[in-house]
Amino acid sequence: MERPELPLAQLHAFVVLAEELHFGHAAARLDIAQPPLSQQIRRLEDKVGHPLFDRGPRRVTLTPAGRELLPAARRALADLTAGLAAARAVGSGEAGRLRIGFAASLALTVLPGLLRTFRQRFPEVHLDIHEMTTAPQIAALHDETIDIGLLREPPADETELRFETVLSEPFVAVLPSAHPLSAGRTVRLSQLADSPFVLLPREAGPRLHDQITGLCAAAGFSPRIAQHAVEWQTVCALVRSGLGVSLAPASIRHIRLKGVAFRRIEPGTARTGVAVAWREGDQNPLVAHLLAAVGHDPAEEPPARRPSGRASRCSPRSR
Amino acid sequence: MERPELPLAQLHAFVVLAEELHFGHAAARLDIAQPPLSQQIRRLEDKVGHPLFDRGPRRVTLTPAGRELLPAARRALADLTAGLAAARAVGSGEAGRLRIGFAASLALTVLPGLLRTFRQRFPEVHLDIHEMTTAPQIAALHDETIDIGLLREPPADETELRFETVLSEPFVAVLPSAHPLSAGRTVRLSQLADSPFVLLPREAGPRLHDQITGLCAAAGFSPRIAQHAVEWQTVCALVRSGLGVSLAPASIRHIRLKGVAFRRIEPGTARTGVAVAWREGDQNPLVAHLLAAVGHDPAEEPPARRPSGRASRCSPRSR
DNA sequence: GCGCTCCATACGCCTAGAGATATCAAGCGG
DNA sequence: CCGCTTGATATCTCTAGGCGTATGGAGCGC
Repeated sequence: MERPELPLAQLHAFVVLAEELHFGHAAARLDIAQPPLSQQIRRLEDKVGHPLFDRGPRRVTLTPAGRELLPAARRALADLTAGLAAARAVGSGEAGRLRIGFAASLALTVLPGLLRTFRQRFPEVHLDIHEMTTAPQIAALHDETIDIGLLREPPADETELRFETVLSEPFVAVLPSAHPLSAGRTVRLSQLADSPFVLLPREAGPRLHDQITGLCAAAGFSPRIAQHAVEWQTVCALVRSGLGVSLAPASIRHIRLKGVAFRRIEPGTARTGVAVAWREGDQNPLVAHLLAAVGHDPAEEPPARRPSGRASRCSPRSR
Repeated sequence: MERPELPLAQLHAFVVLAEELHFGHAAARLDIAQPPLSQQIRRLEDKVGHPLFDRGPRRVTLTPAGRELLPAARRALADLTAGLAAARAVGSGEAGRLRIGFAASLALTVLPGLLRTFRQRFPEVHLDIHEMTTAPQIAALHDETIDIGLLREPPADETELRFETVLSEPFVAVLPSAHPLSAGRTVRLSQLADSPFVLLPREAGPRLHDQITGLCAAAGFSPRIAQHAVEWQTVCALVRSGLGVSLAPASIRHIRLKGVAFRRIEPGTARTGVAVAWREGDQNPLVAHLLAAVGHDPAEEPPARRPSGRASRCSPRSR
């Protein structure tokens, strides 16, 4: 990439003069006096090495060399204005791309509303949404494959990630409709002690898995896991087919599946949380925007990175 | 067309740094010290209003805004370097477009050699050649439809055009093979006094036409014109079919047509000239190049236009 | 010939910005 | 904890270039 030593001011003057073909008018459009314009053009011609205009007695004309340079100058100016505008839009978070990972169970609850409000506020922003369970989201956040995670029960030992709970919900028992316990409105956990369980594998989301087994332990038993499935949809289907019962966050009630009943757990104190996750100190303004959209106040955030002086330079830099 | 206030030096620094992602290396490539590079980038970021790079502790990365600006900056620089090179090539006459008008009778004589040598010397130059008779060439030169004319016997009263004879040739009589005069090797003009003539119309080329009728007058007769035709090809065809005889420049011998004979004129003093024509003071260097190719020495030319000071600015301007 | 239009030239002023050197600060590895 | 690497800051210098006003000079119309 070479560097042509052509000040943009001169190119601008050149383009305007090429349109006006009249030094006086062009100077007026450029809001300068006429002699400076003559100088601009002359300097440009000196740099090019050849005249760009024929100064006829009564009219100014482009030379062939000028005609050759004109489209390039136009394109360059247009590219730069457009690029500058785009960069500013992206920099201010009015445009760009945000990659979001989300747990499948949220596709029917928090996700749609979030997308809707965000799109309304930032129509120029492209949202890439990827369904993934908790553990892959953590990994994807670390290697910057996604910028935002929507997940359940994040691990507590993450130092470079931050989490904010956006929703807390109770657990429900997932039973086949034919199951005797589905007759009542609620189920005591201990009543499931002898039933086989269908659960997500622990690797998909260790914290949630541990929470479920912990609940069972509190109720005095250790769940016998008959089958693993990586999606709640599948869990419900397996429950319906009689493979076992399950414990799940209440929002999976949105999975309407004939032959499956959801029953509140007794006691109802145990709750599971849905959190947004992001990289601590992520400079991408879209991350902040999305956090704001889910109700997180960015002011609670410490500056994290670059605390020395110019931590936040998005607004006009102070010296 | 707006003017983005982005000095090209900064954009260049930006592009190089975006490629190197390392201030030291980028500065080395730009052949400056590292601190000035930091300043360039900073100034650019100030103008954009947002950071373009994330200065990580061990690595430099483009921000989304920087990624947005980068292609625009690249394109602008590439456009300008290319446009500048093209403008210089055109300005110096190494490239561009030259529009040439030529008389049909020259397509077989001077034109091919001229095109060949010119193309060899200036392969980047595109030649537009248009067949036209003398009068249209004069008109086309005036309204700048063509830059160069190749014509016969230009009018003498042209002030804004200049001519240079490149070829002088005698006249020949054009006769049907069956004509009694085609038996001899030469023909005296007076022998054609009673024959009907086929000629080009006077409007196509007044001087040549007048020259021919003048020759006849000198031989003691006024030619009886039986038929006009706008091309020599057609003239020959009409002569062959017995409509009449004709007088033509010798180079139409190249038109090989059975049944037509060409005979030298007695006395052979009368000659007709082929000339190049161009606009006086035409700045297009290709015109000068072509004139040189046909043997015209540009030094014989007075500066013509812009005699005040900077008449020839193609070389570095003197102040 | 006179004045008008239009572009070029001549000066003078002033600022942005590009460059260098010297120094500081943060992160990382031994 | 020290030292290396890497980028930021501070300060100074210098000049290209941008602008203005004043003036010159060529062509054209009346």
